[in-house]
Amino acid sequence: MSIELSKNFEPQAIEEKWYSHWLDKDYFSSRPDDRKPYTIVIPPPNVTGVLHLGHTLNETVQDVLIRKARMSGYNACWVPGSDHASIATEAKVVQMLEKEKGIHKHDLTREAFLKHAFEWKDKYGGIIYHQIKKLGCSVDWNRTTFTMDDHYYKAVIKVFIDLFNKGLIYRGARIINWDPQAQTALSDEEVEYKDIQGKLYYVKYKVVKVETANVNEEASIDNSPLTIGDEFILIATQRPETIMGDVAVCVHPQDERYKHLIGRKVIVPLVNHEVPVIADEYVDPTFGTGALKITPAHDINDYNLGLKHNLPIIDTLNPDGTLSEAAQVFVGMDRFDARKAAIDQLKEDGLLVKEEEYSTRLGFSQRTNCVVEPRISTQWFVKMKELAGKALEAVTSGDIKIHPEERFLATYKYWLENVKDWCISRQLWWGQRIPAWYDEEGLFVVAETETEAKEAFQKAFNRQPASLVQDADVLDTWFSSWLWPIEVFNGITDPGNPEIDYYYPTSVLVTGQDIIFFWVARMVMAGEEYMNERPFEHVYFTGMVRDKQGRKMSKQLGNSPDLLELIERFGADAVRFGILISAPAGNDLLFDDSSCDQGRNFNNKIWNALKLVKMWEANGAIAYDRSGEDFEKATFAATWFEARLKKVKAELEELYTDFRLSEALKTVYSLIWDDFCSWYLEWVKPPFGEKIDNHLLTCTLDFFEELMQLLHPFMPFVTEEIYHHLRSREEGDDLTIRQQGDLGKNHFSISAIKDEDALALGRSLQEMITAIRDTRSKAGLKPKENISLHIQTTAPELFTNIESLLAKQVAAGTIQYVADSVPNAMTVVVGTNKFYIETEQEIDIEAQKEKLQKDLEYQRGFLLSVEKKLSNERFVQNAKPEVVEAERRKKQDAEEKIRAIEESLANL
RNA sequence: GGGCUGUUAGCUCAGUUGGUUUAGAGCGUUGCUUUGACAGAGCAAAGGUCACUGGUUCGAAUCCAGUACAGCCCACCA
Repeated sequence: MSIELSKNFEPQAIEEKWYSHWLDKDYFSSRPDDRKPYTIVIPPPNVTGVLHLGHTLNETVQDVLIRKARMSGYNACWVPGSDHASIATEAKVVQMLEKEKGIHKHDLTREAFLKHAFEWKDKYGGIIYHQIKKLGCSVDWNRTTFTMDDHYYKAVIKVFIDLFNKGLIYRGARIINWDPQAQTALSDEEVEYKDIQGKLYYVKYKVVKVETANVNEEASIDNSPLTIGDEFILIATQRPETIMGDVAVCVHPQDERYKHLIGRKVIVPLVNHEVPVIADEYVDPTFGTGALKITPAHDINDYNLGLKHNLPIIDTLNPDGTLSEAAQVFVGMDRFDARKAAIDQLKEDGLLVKEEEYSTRLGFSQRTNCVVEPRISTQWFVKMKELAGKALEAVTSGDIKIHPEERFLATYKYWLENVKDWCISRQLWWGQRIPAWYDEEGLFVVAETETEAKEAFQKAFNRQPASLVQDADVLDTWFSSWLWPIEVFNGITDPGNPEIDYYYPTSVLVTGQDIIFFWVARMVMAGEEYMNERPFEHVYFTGMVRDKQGRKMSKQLGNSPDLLELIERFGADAVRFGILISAPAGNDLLFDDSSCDQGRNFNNKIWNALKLVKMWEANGAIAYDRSGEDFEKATFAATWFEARLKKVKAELEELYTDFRLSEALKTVYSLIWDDFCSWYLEWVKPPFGEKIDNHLLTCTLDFFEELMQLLHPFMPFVTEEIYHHLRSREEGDDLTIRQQGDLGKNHFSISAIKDEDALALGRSLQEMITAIRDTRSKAGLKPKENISLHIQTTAPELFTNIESLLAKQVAAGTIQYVADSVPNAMTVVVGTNKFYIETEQEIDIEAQKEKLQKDLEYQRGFLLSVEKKLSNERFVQNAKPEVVEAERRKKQDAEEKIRAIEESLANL
């Protein structure tokens, strides 16, 4: 299969080829069998979205885990899918309809709107799947699930009805977060608070004058004729446009400034209502003016105070954020315009005393980014307390392991311990419609179909309704997402089916920490409630992807790179590499193109290593004399690399177990680049014009294969491509499904050398080579220039195995062993071995001395620190014996080194 | 206000039960090499009192406390 290999690796040419090959072979499909399952469900991206770098990171991590599992004997199953994202998608569809077709949502019927929405979904929903493919993700496409699929829809409804019947879902009027732009209720989690520079307005509320004569006759106070006097209470407010909804003014009961006013009345500005002055310890007398206006309809705290003091509620806002009839003034005006108008009016009336800069935090809708309005509204809620208990238990008991644990356990716990009821109804059309049915009086039943509703109604109220109308609202998107790990296997609609039994609980959930409450905690609740079991064994939280300056990726800043463009530029493997290499678990990562560069260079490095090995092969390998001692020596490189490979593989297993993937990648990277390419290949490289030993070649190919296998989970395309170039393969022999352990057959190795010794010898060989190179470099000797190397050593047996490798450093020069120093040579001391380098060139004695002097100083300093330790009695007494022993060895070592350097210095 | 992280080389980050040397990597920088796998490269080098202060210990980048700075989450007092 000898073909021309391109100069550099060209990812674009092969990615498409391999992905379709893998699909053709059905490698990513999973069906229950007698292997152990390894299951991951993808966090379903929003159907209308595109993958940003956060997704890219998540998907890459999942693919690494699933590919590793697939290559380790597991039945790996990765379920892809997407989320209907009710509010986000509906907003986009509404916008599109207005922009492109001039259609307003409220001009359409529900059915017509949904038709447009599904069209939109079909048109744009495929984008994310395309991106997942381009990234090389090994998902089981047969299992693609959408949260509005028929069975999924049914599951959501089934769960709603079930929870309602269990008394865990209720309907009621509460103060909720209202999104005036989308005109829907939101859950607490969908509100994001941001610091805002606002203003505090100080407004006079005039006090109603009481007739002096009647002061002592309490009963008659209310009936007495009232006049407005000059006395007033000053009230600070951020929201003058809500003044019309004021129903009281509240002060602290012990506040001397206002004590005399409690029980009297004040006039609400702008509308001239008369409202009482009440007292409550809730008020902080030291804040603002110590007097608070009470607007129960538009503030959560005021609402609570209103309940306590039995105050009326005046809702002055329409659902769209304009002022309602109840406001009496500025009716129909937007809330922010009304604020300006109110300020102007207050000024005109002489009631605005001052304005103050004030920094505060305002709630914004996560989806539409408009300021959220607290509003009283009848909505559906899930009682969370009971569900939260089980979800808390699952994590605190260690049943579910969170990575990195320390950081997120506390957050998770705190939320569950303080969880409030979950508002699940949304005034939207795109989503699962709430299965509640109302008669003309507003009595309702919960049932899946109208027919069932009628029966239920008969049962509940003992009569037939004149008509039944289904609730117009849909459910929060997360009310469907929380069933994801169950219903992708039909676990709700078809409980106990073989698939859910086999795949559930899933192995690991990989997601962003930002949805720990929205999704993770709630999935645990649903899992415990409907499967009586945790939904996943492990949760792996990835960090946020930020730009180089640490800013969040956002469309507005334009700092969010387009994934397809990145892949186009660098190749999918390089992008995966780039995002993963800088992403330790749970830490935010600052993404920079340059890490993709590194990935691309890595591709290229491997590619060129392949070219080198294939060139040896093309030149024809021959059999060296296997019986000879020389051959044994020559194989030290292979012995060393095999030991190295073994060691690193063990390290990798540990890193995988701990979910330390970026470290695992770094480890493989360094194994390939440094150990394999920089050392091993250079060591076994035959001299120019000579042929390689065929056994050594086989061995090298085996190593290469194994390296590709280790790297494959991270960089699937380049590794699969190289795997097929290394050797010709049978149909169906692909790296993607090749099992670890298939490779790594017994290579030849020097029988007398143990792994540790081979590694140690390799390390000192590297040290020697580096020192010789350094000397050459400092002396300006070119690599081709011959040198004579004289080795003065106390352990000549060490060199028998590595002499041939050392010989590569002398070009066509010679190696000799000497008993004494060599005059007029450059001296290098490595450990206790001395190397004398003889050249044609004249040597710079001073530079030599300087270098040795520097070494000497270092060693002496080191010796000093070791001696200090050893002379400390308490160290010798308390430290572990092996530590003391190690120090003693270090001391001896340093002393020998010093002696060697001193001798060399003396000889100069 | 409550909670949680982080502060290590110019930049971005590793450093897993405290003890293989006086701390590593990538990028960047500086030399040299246009060498027959690779200039998207090789070889070599420079660069850090591990934020600060104290404590525990024979021994601290590592454990503890405090301080400073940075960031995140939660709560949401006009």
